[in-house]
Formats: sequence, C-alpha cells, structure tokens
Amino acid sequence: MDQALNDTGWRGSQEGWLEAAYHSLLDSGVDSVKILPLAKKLNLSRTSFYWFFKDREELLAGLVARWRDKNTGNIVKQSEAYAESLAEAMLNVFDCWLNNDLFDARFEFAVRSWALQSDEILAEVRQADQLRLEALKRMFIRFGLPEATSDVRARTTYLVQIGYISMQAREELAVRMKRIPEYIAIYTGEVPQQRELDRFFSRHGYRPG
Amino acid sequence: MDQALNDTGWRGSQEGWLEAAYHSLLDSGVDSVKILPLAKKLNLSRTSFYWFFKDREELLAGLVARWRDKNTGNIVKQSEAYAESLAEAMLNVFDCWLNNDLFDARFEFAVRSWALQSDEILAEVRQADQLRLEALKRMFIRFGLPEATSDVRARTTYLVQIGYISMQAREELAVRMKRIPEYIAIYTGEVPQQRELDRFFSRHGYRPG
DNA sequence: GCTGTTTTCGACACTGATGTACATTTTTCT
DNA sequence: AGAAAAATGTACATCAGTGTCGAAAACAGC
Repeated sequence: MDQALNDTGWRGSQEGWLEAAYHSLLDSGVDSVKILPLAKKLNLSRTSFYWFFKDREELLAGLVARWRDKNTGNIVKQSEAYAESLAEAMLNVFDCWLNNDLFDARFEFAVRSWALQSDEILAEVRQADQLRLEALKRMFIRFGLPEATSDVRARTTYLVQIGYISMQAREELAVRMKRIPEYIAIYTGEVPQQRELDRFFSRHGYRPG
Repeated sequence: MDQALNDTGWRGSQEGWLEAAYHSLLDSGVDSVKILPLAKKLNLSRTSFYWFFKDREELLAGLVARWRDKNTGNIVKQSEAYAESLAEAMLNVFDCWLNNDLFDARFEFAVRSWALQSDEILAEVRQADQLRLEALKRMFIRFGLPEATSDVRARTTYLVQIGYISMQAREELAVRMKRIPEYIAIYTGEVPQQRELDRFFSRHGYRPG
C-alpha cells in the first residue's frame, strides 16, 4: 500500500497523506490521526508532511471536505430519482445503504464521533442531517403523504440508517436483503411489487433463494 | 462543583474522579479523559489520582461499568412492563427515550464512539445491542406479531433511537411529543388511544395544547 | 552534466501526558 | 495525645507527539 498514489516519481503526495489519514480516522477515530504514526505507515519522514500541509489542522480540514463531498449529496440525489411508486422511490434511497460508492457508512460514523469533540464538526454534521431529512421528506410529500406523516417517516427512514451505522454491525448481504421488504412496508405503508424488488436485488448483485 | 461528592472530609474520592471522567467523556470523548486535565478541573494534584486508581485503564473500566449498569437493563425492563395494547407497550419503551434516569443518551453516544477505537468496548456495545433488540422483539411477539415482522419492527424502534442519539439533536420537548403518535403508528401499526397518550404525556410533565 | 526547483530527512526545542518514589499533611482510631 | 491510615503534594524520569530550520537528495529542463 506504499506508492501507487502518485504519478510523479516522489514517494509522498498530498493525496497519499490524506488517504492514510482517512484510513486512520475510519478505524480509530480523529485522535488517532497523528502525523508521526502516519509517517511510519507511509515509510516517510514525519517532517516531510509539512511540505504538503501547513499543519495537522489542514489535514483534518481535508478529511472533512472529503466527507462532505462524498456523503452529502447522494442521498438527496437518490431521493429525487424517478420512481413509479413510493416503494420504488424508497428502494432508490436504499441504494445508498448498500452501495459504498454512494454512501460511506464508516466514514459517516467516524465523522459523527468526531463531532463529539468539535463544535465546528458538529455544525457540519447538523447541516448535513438537515439537508438529507428535507430531501427525504419531499419524497414522501411528492407521493401524496400529509406533511406531518412525511416528516416522521423521513426521520424514521434516515434515523434507522444512522442508527444502523452507529451499531457498527457487519451483517451478511443476504440477511440485510431479507429484511428489505419489511422495512419498505414499515416506512412507506405499502408493499413493494415483486418486480421492483427484483430490480433492486439485481442491481446489488443479490440473487434471492 | 468541587466537593459535595464525598462524605469523608477528603477532597478527592474514587467517585469524584469518576464523575469528572464521566463529564469529560460526555462532552469530549474518551481521548479527553486524561488525568492531568481532570486534576486541574478538580483542583487536585494529578498524582493523588493514583491513590484511588491503579492507572488510567482502571478509570476507564469504571466508566464502562457505569454505562453498563445504567443503560443496559432499563430498555429490557420497560419492554417487559405491563400493557393492555401494543401501542401502550411501546409508550412504556418510549419512557426510556424521554427520561434520563432510564437511559442516558449522551453517555450512550460517547461509549459508541469509544467503540470505534477499542475492540473491547465494541464487544460490550454489541452485546448490549443484542440484549436490547431481543427484548424488543419479544415484546412484539407477545402481542401476536409474526417473527420476521417483530424482528424488523424491533430493529426499527431501536435503530431510530440510536440514530437520534447519534444525530445529537437537541429538540424541545413539545416538538418531540408532537411526533410521538406518528412514531407509535409506524412502529406498531396501531394508533394509540387518547387516554394512553395522556397517561404518557402526564408522566413526562408535558401538557399538550 | 549543470542548475534550480521539489521533496526528503535529521536535529532541535517544546509541550502535555504518564507513572513512580518519597515526604508531608490530615483524619481516624484507641 | 500518639499511632496508624488515608489522602495529598513535590520532584523526577520517560514517552509521544508537534512544529521549525537548514542541509541534503532527487528530479526536470536545457
């Protein structure tokens, strides 16, 4: 995992340090994102870090930017995607929970934990929550649900997922897939069509059986 | 906030240090639970800490024990409480989410974040989750719901709450109370009786209007 | 192959944390 | 009051991290 992150002949790069910081954040939290340990992992001198970043602060800011760019936006996008029924629309949102390219759950949790010790990060997280919840609420309203109901259902949908992330459960795809129809039924009040489910399963490479 | 935590004439005590550690954990995470800062807050010499605890490890172990004793158990208890309907049973569980004596949400979040950097804590958290989920599932089954449905509904109920905690939202009691009937409807599939709601509101000191 | 720019590294100074040894003070017990 | 216990404080050794400086190495273009 050493090089391969830089096109120049150099060993280090801004991206390299950021990538290492990202992994450290994900498996041990912000406080583990320290320059000395990262240097060891990268087999670089600690001080060469300061060529790419002003200081540790700047590295952390880079991580937040990365999170904002990746996670915030796809939920909104998926909740606005075309769908013929509310159940299908919900399945579009569920794509996020199953596709790491759309939503990085571990990153999400790490950032939320970080918010515990930084008001700046807390503000970021709150803003993200608000945007996402509003998008989901609009989805329910689009399918004719009353405002109060839409609000609570948007919350349920979103909070279950945040809760799931927070549980840090690592479950088999099959186990999770089996629960999908039940979830859809609870959140939307309608049972998904078999063909809608099949489409969903297939795009996540799952074959029920 | 100095003394008042010890009946002896001593200034420090095991409880005092633990209490300070608890507050530090809650507002800034485990990594902020350090002996020197705690000593400053308590206006004590750093080293006198070592009279009460072997080392930092032991202090942290004390925190985990406190969490386990407080949070795990009340959910189980509330989910087993007497109720005439599923909706009423769910309201009993909701007591936890509104009464800090039954469930300490901030403590919960702090411990979950801690789990990110410690496998030991992660194991504790997972065990707690399992116990709580099983208890909730039994509640649904007790009221005649099928197994698969009970499982998913237990998860929904629990995960929404964990998600809510993880959002670190600070909302007015009134705002939260207004959503209660909707939540009950989603989770249980039945609308709560007015008298059930009134009983619930009143025991949480809320007067709708 | 020389030159200048980009990148890396070793040495230094500093800070905040941990834990130990030992002396000292305060309380309790008899 | 005197001895033992409980609690505190001062001084020391150590470690892991941060950030700066200046020397050296690696590379690019001519």
